[in-house]
Amino acid sequence: MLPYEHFGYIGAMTDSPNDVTPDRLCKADALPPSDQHAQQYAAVRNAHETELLEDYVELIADLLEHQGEARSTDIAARMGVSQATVSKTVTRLKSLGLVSSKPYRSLFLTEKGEAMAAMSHQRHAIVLQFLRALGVSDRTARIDAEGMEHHVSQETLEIMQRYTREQGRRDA
Amino acid sequence: MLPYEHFGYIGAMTDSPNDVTPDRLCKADALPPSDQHAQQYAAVRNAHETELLEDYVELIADLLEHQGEARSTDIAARMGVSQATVSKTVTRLKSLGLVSSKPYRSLFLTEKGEAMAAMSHQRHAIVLQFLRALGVSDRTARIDAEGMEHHVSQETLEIMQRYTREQGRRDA
DNA sequence: TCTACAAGTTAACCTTGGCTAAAATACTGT
DNA sequence: ACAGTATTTTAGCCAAGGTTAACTTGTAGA
Ligand SMILES: [Mn+2]
Ligand SMILES: [Mn+2]
Ligand SMILES: [Mn+2]
Ligand SMILES: [Mn+2]
Repeated sequence: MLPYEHFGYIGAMTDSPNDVTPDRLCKADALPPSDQHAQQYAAVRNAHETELLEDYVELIADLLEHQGEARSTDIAARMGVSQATVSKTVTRLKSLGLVSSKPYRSLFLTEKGEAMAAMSHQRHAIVLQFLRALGVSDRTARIDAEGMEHHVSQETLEIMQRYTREQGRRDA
Repeated sequence: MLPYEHFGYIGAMTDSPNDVTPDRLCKADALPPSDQHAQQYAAVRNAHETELLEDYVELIADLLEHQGEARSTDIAARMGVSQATVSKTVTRLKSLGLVSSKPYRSLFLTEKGEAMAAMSHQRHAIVLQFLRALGVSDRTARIDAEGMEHHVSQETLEIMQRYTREQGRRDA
């Protein structure tokens, strides 16, 4: 419960409460139309349904690449979660046709699982590199990217990618 | 199930698979140390615990400000969720000391609830304005901000704020 | 070989956040 | 005043994601 507290609530952001307003229309910023507002929340709920699956297949792909196999002990350690939890989630991944394995053996990705892992990995990389290009420290960028990646649309991803590229050129 | 699919998986990002690598060290990008990796995921799980609460208090504050009262019908409509769901979540908000209300009456925020709403609102605004400053369309920026906001650390928030400010100055 | 220990699974439990259907309460117009 | 409608709550259901504890399976060393 200690290291996660850099998303500090209390005492954070109390120094500059007004310069949040670079344009004039922020005060009493009207609510969006009800149905559009509902779609925003629906998109978030939607992302939540797949986000854990994405992290799992991404991690499994990484383990397969870097250690040759993906054992559930390693997943449990890296996820910071019990082995029982991993076992149950893997059952779900299998039932969704993303992962295959024989009991008590290493995990593998199906075609579908590899496709999802590739997508997730790419998206994760784009977000992480963008944050670093912005000037965020590596440690923080990794933490933020792990959560943000699931909520970044295609449109935003492309813009992030362009920014990172141009920022790289500026450095060179 | 239609409008949320701009986080498209299939067919998305297949055009430029290689330019994700502005620096050379991306191929076989080593895994972080196990404990640090676990902390990343823990931070995300942590954010998930409060994110709905934050959205609720933020919405309640907005409704109080813009319509004078916060009825659970309105919350249900704006969240795109049933009234029963709102009722149950509100019970939880009350038990956490964030919201107060008498049965069958409008909702109000406690001191604690207002503090959380103010924080959440400010953070939400920073993320939204940052995305717009980056060049993301309003519609997409609103959707992405709704999810991203809960996963942006203090450090990143400050950098976003600076970027937005400077971007505004460049426009003027 | 067989015994210990590591790795994986299963069972039983919990909380959160959804849902529908039914019941209770409040409000409004005649 | 009260009938009818709108709002809110409650009850009962479900899936996801977490836990611990107990059991099973695999593997490596003496
Ligand atoms: Mn990821
Ligand atoms: Mn992630
Ligand atoms: Mn918000
Ligand atoms: Mn939100």
